[in-house]
Amino acid sequence: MPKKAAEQNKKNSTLLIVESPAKAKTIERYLGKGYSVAASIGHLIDLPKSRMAIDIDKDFEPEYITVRGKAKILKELSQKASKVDHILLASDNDREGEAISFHLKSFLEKKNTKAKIERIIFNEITPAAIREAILKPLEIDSGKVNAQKARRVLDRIVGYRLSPLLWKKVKNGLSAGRVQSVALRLICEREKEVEDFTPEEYWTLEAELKKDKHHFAAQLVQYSGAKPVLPDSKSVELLKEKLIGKDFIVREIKKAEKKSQPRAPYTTSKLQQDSANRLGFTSRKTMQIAQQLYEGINIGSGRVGLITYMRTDSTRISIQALTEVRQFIGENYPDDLPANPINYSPAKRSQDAHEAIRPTYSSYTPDYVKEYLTKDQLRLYTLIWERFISSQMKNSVSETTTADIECGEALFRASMTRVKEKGYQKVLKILASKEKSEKIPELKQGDSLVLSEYKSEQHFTQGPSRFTDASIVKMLEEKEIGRPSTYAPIISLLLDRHYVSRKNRQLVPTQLGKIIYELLVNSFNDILDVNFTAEMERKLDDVEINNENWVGMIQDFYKPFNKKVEHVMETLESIKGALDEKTEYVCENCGKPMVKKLGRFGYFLACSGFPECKNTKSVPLAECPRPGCDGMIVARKKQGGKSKEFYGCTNYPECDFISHSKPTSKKCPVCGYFMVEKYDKARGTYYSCSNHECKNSMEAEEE
DNA sequence: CAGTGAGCGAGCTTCCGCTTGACTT
Repeated sequence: MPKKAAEQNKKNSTLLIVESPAKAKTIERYLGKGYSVAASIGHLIDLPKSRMAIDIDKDFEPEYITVRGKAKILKELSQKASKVDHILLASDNDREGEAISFHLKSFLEKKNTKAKIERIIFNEITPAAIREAILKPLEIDSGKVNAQKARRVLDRIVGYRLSPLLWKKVKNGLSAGRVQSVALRLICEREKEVEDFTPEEYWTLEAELKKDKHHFAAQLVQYSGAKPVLPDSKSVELLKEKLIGKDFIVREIKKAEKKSQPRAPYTTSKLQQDSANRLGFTSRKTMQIAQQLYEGINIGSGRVGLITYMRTDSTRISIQALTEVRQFIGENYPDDLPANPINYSPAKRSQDAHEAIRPTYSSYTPDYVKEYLTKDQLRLYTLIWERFISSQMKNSVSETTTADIECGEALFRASMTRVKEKGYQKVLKILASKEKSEKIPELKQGDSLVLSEYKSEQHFTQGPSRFTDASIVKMLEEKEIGRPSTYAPIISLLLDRHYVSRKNRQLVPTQLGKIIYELLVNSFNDILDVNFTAEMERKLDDVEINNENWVGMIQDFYKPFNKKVEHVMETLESIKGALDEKTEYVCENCGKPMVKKLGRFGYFLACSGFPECKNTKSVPLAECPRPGCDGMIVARKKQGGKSKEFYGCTNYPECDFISHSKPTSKKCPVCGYFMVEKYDKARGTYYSCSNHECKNSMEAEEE
C-alpha cells in the first residue's frame, strides 16, 4: 500500500474490541469500511496464579498481571490501536465484561495510545444494535468494575486460604472454593439422603374393564373415601375378595381442557439440562458441541455460525430474530402463528449480556443442515432449533377425560388425554413429550362395566435421586452459584479432583469428597452455606449500584474468616491417614494387606508396609476372561495422558484383551466374561457382555 | 473408524470467571 493511502486509511478509522473471535468476525462483516474488529479472547489481565497477590494491609489491593499466554494478544491489540484514531471497547455487558474493558483501557493508555478510547454496549449481535451502540458511547462503569474486583478478591482469598489448609490437613494438591465446595456439599448431602432412605413396599391395583367390546384399564384410587393402603400382596388379595360380586358402575365422567404453553428459548443451564436428559450428553460435551455450532459449520456456501452465543443466562431474543421466526412460522405453520409475539419474562437476576441460545436463521431447519453436521452436532442443533421455533408458536390444547368407576367401597379411575390442537408441539420431535395415553370407550354415568381381570403390581417408594449433570446445574442456577460459563467446568473439576465420581450418569461423592465436605462444613459453615453466594451477590449489587465501598465489604468478610482459618490450621488434627482405603488384596511381596491410594494418576494399590515394601499396582477391576490367562483387567490410558481411559489385561503384551467400557463386578450368565457398563438414550444405563462373540446384555438394576 | 498399553510414595499444589486453542517448559 502506498504511504499516502495508508495515511488516508488511518484517519477516521476505528478499532472495535470484543471478547469472542467468532463475534469479531460477524461484526466485521456488518461494519465494513473504516472499522476493524479484534477480540480479547476473554480476560487479559488478572491475578497471578502462583501466589495470593492481594495486599491485605493495603486495602486488599490486588496485584494484576498479564494472563499467561495472553501477552501476544495484548501486543497485537496495542499495535492495532496505534494505527487508529478511535477505539471502541465492546466487551460483554456484564461485570466481567466491564472489567475487561477497564483493564484494556488502562493498558492502552499506559502504552500511550493516542486514539480516543470509549466503551460501547450492545446486547445482541445485529447490525441495528451495533450501529445504535456506536452512536451512544459510554464511560466505563466504575461501580461494575469495583464489584468485579470485589468478587475476584473474595474468591481468591477463599480459594487460596482454604486450599492450603486442605494440603496441610488432608492431602497435597486439593482445592476448595466458594463455588466448588458448595457444589460438593450439595452432592454429599444428597448422598446422605439417599443412604438414609429406606424404600417401602406398596402395591397398586388395576382393573381391566369391558364395555361392549372395548377393554380399558382403571386404577384403584380410593377405598372407603381414602387413599387405598396396600402394603403387601396379601392386602391386595383381601381387597379383591371384598369386591367379589360387586358391580362396576360409572359414577362420573369429567372432561377438562388443558392448555400447554411453549417454553422460552434456551439459556445455557436449560440447554445443558435438556441435552443431558434427552440426548445423554454431559454438560461438558454439550458445551463443546455448542461451541462448534457457534463458531460455524461449512454448509456448502461457506462457514456459517448456526447458533448464537452459547453462554448466556437470558431468554431474550433480538427483534430481527423475532421477525424472522414469525415469518418462518407463518410460511410453514400458518395456523400456529399467534397474533402477537410471545414475551418471556427475563429470568431473575440474569445479567442479560447475550441473547438466548437460538438458531441464527430459522430457515436453517435441521433437515436442511443435516448433511453438513456430525450426528451429535445435528442432535444438539435440532434441540435448539425446535425449542426456539416452538417458543413463538401457539399453545397446544388437549382434553382429558376422566371416568370415576365405583365398585362397592372402591373407586377406580380411568383417564384419557386427546390432543385437540397440537400448536407448538408440531415442531417438536426430539423434544416431544413421551407421555402416551390409553384409550377409553364412550361411557356415561350409570353404565355398568364387566371386569375382565385384576392386575396388581408391586412397587417401592422412591427415595431422593442422586444429582446428575442436569439436576446439579439446575440447582446451581437456582441458587445463583456459578455462571453459565462455569457450570460444566465445575462438574469437571469435582471429577478431576476425585471428589466425585460418575456412576450410571449419577454424581456420587468419593471417600475423599466426603472427608473434604465434613472438614469444610464443620469449620466454615458460613461459606459452605448454599446462600453464601446469593448474599455476596446482594452486596456486590450495593457496590455496583449504590457505589458502596468494595474494600469495606471484603474487610467485613476477611476478619472473621482469617481468624477461623488460623484457628483451624493450628488446632485441627491432620486426617491424612484416613484417606487410604483398606482392600482385600494382599501384597505378593510381603504378605501385608494392600491399601487403595490416590496418586497423581488416579487410584492405585500400595502395600501397607510402605516404606519398607514399595510394591504398587493398578486397581484390578475384573479378572481377565481369556481362557488360560490369569491377568487382571485394569484402567489404562493412551500415551500422552489426557485421553479417554480404556481397560486392558495386566499380562499385556502376552494377552491383548481390551475393553472400552468400564468393567463391572457382574459376570455374564451366558459366557462367563465380565459385564461392562454402557449407556444409550433409549435404554439408559445397561450392562453388556465384554465378549464380542456374545451379544448378551441386561438392564442395570437400580442400586 | 481404528488402535490404544507407564508410574504413582508427600515433588509447591490452589480460586472464579471471561475466552479459545495447544508446543515446549
